Amino acid sequence: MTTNHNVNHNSSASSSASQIYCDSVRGLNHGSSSSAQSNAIPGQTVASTLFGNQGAAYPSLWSHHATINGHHATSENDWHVLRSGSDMQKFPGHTVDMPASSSFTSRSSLQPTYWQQLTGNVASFQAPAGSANYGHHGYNTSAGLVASGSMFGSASTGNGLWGSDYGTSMRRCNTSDLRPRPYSGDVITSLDMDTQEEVPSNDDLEQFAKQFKQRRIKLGYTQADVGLALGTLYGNVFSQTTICRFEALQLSFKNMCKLRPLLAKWLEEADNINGSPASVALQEKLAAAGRKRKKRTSIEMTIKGALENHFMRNPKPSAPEITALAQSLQLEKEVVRVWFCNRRQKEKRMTPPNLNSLGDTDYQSSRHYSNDHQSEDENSSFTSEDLMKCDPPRG
DNA sequence: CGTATGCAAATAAGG
DNA sequence: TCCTTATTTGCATAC
Repeated sequence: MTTNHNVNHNSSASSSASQIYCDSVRGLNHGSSSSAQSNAIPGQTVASTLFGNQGAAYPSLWSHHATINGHHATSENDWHVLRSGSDMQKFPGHTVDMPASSSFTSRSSLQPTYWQQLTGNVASFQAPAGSANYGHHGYNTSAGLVASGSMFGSASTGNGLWGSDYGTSMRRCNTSDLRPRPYSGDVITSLDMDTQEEVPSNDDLEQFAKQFKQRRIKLGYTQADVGLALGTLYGNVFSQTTICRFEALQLSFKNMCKLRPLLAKWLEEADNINGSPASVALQEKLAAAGRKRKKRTSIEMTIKGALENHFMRNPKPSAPEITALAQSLQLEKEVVRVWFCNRRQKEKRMTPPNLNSLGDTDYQSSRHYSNDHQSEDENSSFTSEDLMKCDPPRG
């Protein structure tokens, strides 16, 4: 079998235990997957590369909308592009003059402080509609356990627990009040959050993250430990990746704000637990809560191919169609549905980045499938020139 | 082994 | 109930 999808076909939450979310069966579909698109970019226009990924608008989180050479930079890749020099290589003709030093280090580059400076060349920020409102949905980033139900409460899809995890404990750290970093014209209209005063600042977050990491290491915990521990404390498990990103400030501002209190509390918890294994009982109890986010399904390459084929024929299959497809592929219907949704999103982002043209995007008009690597010649529609130019976030 | 990342599932919020 | 858009996470795997 090749398989490894993690198939968590659990139907719902009823029985939680059996699901074996195959955690990583790795070794199976390795290689191929990633390589397909990662390297590439040769042929594709920069734009496609830029928007080839799913699109998330990190900058918006920071109350900014960046535009790269006329394109709205939205996907994570966009940011990657703007990040380190290595990534820059993806854009042959472009060079980002970012300070070798700090500059754009991955997601941390999302810090408004940095983007602020991109305004000139690379990106042009524009205070988003409700600037104060990080993201359009506006979460409650303030302290506290964060909006109950909203973030983790599996709303639509699965409403049950997707598994359970355990964790460990940790110590504490201190926090400072944080608040978002206003920009020049940033109008903090109405932070839907408690209050602006509670909004941490970038510096505060940075400070906290730094201390957190230091503490964590000192206590001998790994990022994975922390992630699991959060599960025991809140029933929301986080991956090593997330913790890693938190520490590295590679999450969106809003996200950082959301996680901060959890991590802070965890540290506190660990404090009293620290050393006394007794509290383990308590942890297990908490762990019972189980995870709320469905485990990520790993779709096999072959299956992906099948999905792609269907997508080419019909990018928007009907429910029954999805059901059938799901069954034939041995996947949950929901997984298939989501796959198409995500695929459509991707398609949109991949739309010809031709700057000159308008931004119409119906994938209907453009060619559907586009295997990642397509052309090689790359006529990047982007003009490198003014493409990006960043200044060091300032030391 | 613990961490850092690329690509992309899963979710949230409004239609 | 499902779609779209914007984001949050996290497999898998490279350091």
